[in-house]
Amino acid sequence: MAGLRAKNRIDRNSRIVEAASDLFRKEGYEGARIEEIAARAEVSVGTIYNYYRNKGDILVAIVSLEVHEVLAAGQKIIQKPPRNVERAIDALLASYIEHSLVYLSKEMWRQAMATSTQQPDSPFGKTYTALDRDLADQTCALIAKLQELGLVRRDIDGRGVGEMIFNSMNMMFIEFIKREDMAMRELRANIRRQNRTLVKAISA
Amino acid sequence: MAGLRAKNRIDRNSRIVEAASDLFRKEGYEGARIEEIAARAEVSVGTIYNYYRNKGDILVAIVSLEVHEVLAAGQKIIQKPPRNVERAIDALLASYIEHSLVYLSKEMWRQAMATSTQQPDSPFGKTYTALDRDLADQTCALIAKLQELGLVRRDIDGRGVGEMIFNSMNMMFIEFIKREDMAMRELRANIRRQNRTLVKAISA
DNA sequence: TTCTAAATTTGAGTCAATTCAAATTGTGGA
DNA sequence: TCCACAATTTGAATTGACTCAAATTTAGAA
Repeated sequence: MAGLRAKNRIDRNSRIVEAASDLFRKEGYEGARIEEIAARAEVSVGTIYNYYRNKGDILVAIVSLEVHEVLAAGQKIIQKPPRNVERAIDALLASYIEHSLVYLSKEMWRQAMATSTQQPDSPFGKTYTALDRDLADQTCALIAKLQELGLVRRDIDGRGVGEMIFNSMNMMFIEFIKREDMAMRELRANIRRQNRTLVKAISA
Repeated sequence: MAGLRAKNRIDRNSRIVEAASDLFRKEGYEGARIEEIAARAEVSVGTIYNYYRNKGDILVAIVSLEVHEVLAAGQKIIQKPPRNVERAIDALLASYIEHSLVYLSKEMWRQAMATSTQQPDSPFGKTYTALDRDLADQTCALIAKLQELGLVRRDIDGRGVGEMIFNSMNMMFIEFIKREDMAMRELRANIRRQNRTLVKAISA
């Protein structure tokens, strides 16, 4: 039996994540009590703290799962981007946004973002930061791809432009999750509008 | 005596803010206990909760004071901006950044930002969001001013560009406060680099 | 198989934020 | 001036996240 200890660990961890997921969705983040999560996961409270530094960390772990899917979806778009700069960028950012609310509510995003800024050095705070970096890199990769395809000028700083596009989208996404009444359509329109001038400037 | 009640309120509130300010700075946000803040402010714990929804709200109120100063400093730059697009924008953003750490530590910023995303609807959460909006508006105002001065092309969407510049700076500022080891110099260089392409594109 | 030590789990106890019913204080009218 | 009522303050009690010393479980050596 190569590693009962390791097996148990994986097992317990997934039970914790599952229980927390359910409760966060059902009761909201604040409403979900650690004791209840522990009871559902059939572990003790102490064990949860053995796996996660604190409550926020559990949430950030769940968000990470979602972001991994977002990254995978983005990869497909980069492989075959629309043959038009504006539409290519819009397609990638739209894919990010559409995927972001599949499993997570706005409230869960708010809490996760809050935790990751509050505790940037906790294990999952780092994970979150790294994922953000990956997403930014992916945006840059799209710009590079469009340069290869001859759709974007080669004499511009693709990295700088990619980061700027990603950063401003990210900020607008934060505004979006802060406002419970803001629709996805509105967010997407704002993003397109904000990018327009830059997109025009970099188009070949 | 036109309003002893109103007078007391102002009095108590400023004692609370002062006490909290001191303690946040001395003990850090987590380290400052509400009981201690109450004791120093010579009010009871309950009164603090009468004035602020929770601990984070107190901090956000303090941060708001600082942001008001940042706005005032920005106003001066808009009145007499450097006669060069890149330097004008750099001057404004630099002023934001320089002023931001005068009274507040990175830790305080982290906590304040976390609280304001966590509770966008609490009174001070709203205040914070409004201030962010004001700062963005100010950046847009600079672009408009530069258009008036004939330094920026008139055929671009000044509002869209201004928001984009502000948003991406804001995101980089968040990265900056998350990383205790990141220097202001580095932040400013990143911002300049990221803005370069856009600045070139909008220059008249 | 048996035993020891290291790794892991456990949950009662601690700690600090937050609440809320009772007590106090300010206001405006008689 | 005095009173009744509304606004505000108070702090003991509640709540729930988090800790840590004792108990349990696993690894692997003999």
